[in-house]
Amino acid sequence: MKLPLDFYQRDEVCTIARELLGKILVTHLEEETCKAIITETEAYNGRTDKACHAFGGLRTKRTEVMYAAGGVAYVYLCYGIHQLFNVVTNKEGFADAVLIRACEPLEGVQTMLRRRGLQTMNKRLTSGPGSLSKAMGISLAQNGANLRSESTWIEDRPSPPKDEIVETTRIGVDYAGDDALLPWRYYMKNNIWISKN
DNA sequence: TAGGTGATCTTG
DNA sequence: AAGATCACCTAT
Repeated sequence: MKLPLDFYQRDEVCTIARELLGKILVTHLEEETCKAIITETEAYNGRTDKACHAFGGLRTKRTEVMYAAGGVAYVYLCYGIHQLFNVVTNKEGFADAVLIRACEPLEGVQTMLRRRGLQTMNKRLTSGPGSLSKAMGISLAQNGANLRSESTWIEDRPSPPKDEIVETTRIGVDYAGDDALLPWRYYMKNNIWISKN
């Protein structure tokens, strides 16, 4: 079952980030189907969190999609190379999002290998936000895409129990001062498909 | 551990 | 109009 809109539209971005672990990201792009278990996420809160692109209500062309009602994709270009996939959450006007940082391939591995230019499957295939997007075929073209469409969605699955989730600080947000210390990164304990331990 | 890469945002 | 910055990845 595709995750329903009310899953995304809650006001608890950290809860949503935790609950997205274990669920299955599915893309049907370029005539290829790929599925992968979400293993690592980070929460970003537009109102309180200096690490969020939309901090303090900042509204620009880039951040605009974060203000949409939850259940759409926010994809942006990082370091001129990487296309990072986020899930927009909360109600319209509240710019929260969850960055999907790593996943474990389930289906469409040949397609992922081809897209990544790799010969053999190892954790580098889909561990790390830029790698994952590339493997799954997600690009800037998916910015604003509805996550209940036929091309991109997330299948509901049980989330891991709390004692199988590691909570720690987010990656690459040193510029955010105190907020860099928030434990808003979540990953599945004992899973090798993690960007960095 | 450093360099590539380009959109975005801020400053002047 | 220009320059700094950036939620990263790869290879030495």
